[in-house]
Amino acid sequence: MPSTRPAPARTKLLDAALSLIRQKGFSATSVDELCQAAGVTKGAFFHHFESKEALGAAAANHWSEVTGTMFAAADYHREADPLARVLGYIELRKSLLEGEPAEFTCVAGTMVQEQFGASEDIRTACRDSIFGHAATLEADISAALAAYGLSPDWTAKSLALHSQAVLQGAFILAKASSDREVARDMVDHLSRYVRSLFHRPPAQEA
Amino acid sequence: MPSTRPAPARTKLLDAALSLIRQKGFSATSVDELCQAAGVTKGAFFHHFESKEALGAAAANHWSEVTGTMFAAADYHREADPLARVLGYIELRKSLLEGEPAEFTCVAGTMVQEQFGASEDIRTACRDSIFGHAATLEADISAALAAYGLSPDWTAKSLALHSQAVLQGAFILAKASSDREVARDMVDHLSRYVRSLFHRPPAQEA
DNA sequence: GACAACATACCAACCAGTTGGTATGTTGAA
DNA sequence: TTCAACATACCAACTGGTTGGTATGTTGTC
Repeated sequence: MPSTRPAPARTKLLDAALSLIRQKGFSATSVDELCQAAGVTKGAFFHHFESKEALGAAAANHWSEVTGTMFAAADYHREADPLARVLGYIELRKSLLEGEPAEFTCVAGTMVQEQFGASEDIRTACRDSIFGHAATLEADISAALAAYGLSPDWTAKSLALHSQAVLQGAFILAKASSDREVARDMVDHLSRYVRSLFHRPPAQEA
Repeated sequence: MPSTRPAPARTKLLDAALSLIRQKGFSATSVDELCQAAGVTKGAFFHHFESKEALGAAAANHWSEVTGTMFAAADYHREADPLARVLGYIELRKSLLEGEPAEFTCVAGTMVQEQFGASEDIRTACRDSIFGHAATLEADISAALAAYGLSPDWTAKSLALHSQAVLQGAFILAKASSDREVARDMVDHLSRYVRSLFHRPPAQEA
């Protein structure tokens, strides 16, 4: 029974990267800071990652895994009605808007915003994170369209991406205003929009 | 008649800042790069700005002026119906999604995303840029609510901010995917949402 | 001749990345 | 079972170049 091995340097670096990138962005985070936060030396860093850029791409993939696991385990998947799953997802996203911006914002969105022109590897890793997550929502939207017998002039994919756009934009407004309530209002508008697309009466708001 | 004086160093630096911040973000843009792009020396830079941070805040204010002037002169203000002004604004924003991401994205949104935790001056300058722009839209939304006799459970301010969130999020998706068409789809959803809020039939799409 | 608007030359701190090395496995043939 | 050969994981010290910022000119204009 080996049990409780200490976390390897690579994992500690990736976890530290998620935290620091959300706090200060990718460019402003130095390799030395990363190593200090992870409790690891620079030698270990460049043993596991061939460059700072490679760490950035790996951190985006790590983010996809962490968030993918979290959302896959969420309760809203248990709803029988696919539209209820979509609306449950949106409510979950709203409930996650707690604490400081650096605690609820998206690593992929933050990183791609500044690195899209500098590193193709980081850009595609962030794209896969955001668009991959949207694809999980697209399935429920498609099912809801079928269940409600709708054939609208918009696609399930575009609505799934729209929800991600609203969330990413809400993060920016929250950062700019230092007020997460603004972000919650944006998610309420998203929920209202989705309900209107499915001709659902507006639910009373909390 | 003085006429055609050469642009002063301060203006050249601010214009260069808007361009470079959109391309590479604020942290990744060095003072030397800024000076080179502006055709100016470092002495001039620190003559006009006491620090790189001060230039960042000034660049956000410069951005507010440039975009404020542009939107104030736009045609959609001529519409008599306030809702037509709101929808005209949204169509204008869609039509501006041309060229590379670095040509249509928002300087304030890009900068606040990475600097919100590092510089209070930059954060508030970016907040004022985004929220100040939203306020110009809020006036038309309020007028539209009055004109249509609506008293909804959302505020004109929150809808104005929602539109900014959708746009900021659309910029991120465009950067991540290197595809501005994605951003256009997001703006179409925004237009559809606003029309639904005012019980307007969906316009046929281009 | 005073002062704002620049330019030139320079600096200490910091940056990503490299070096040469150790400690701890893992493998496979005798 | 043993041990040489090799691989992996990690470390402390260092390097060349870049960073934001400063100190000290020069120049044109009122």
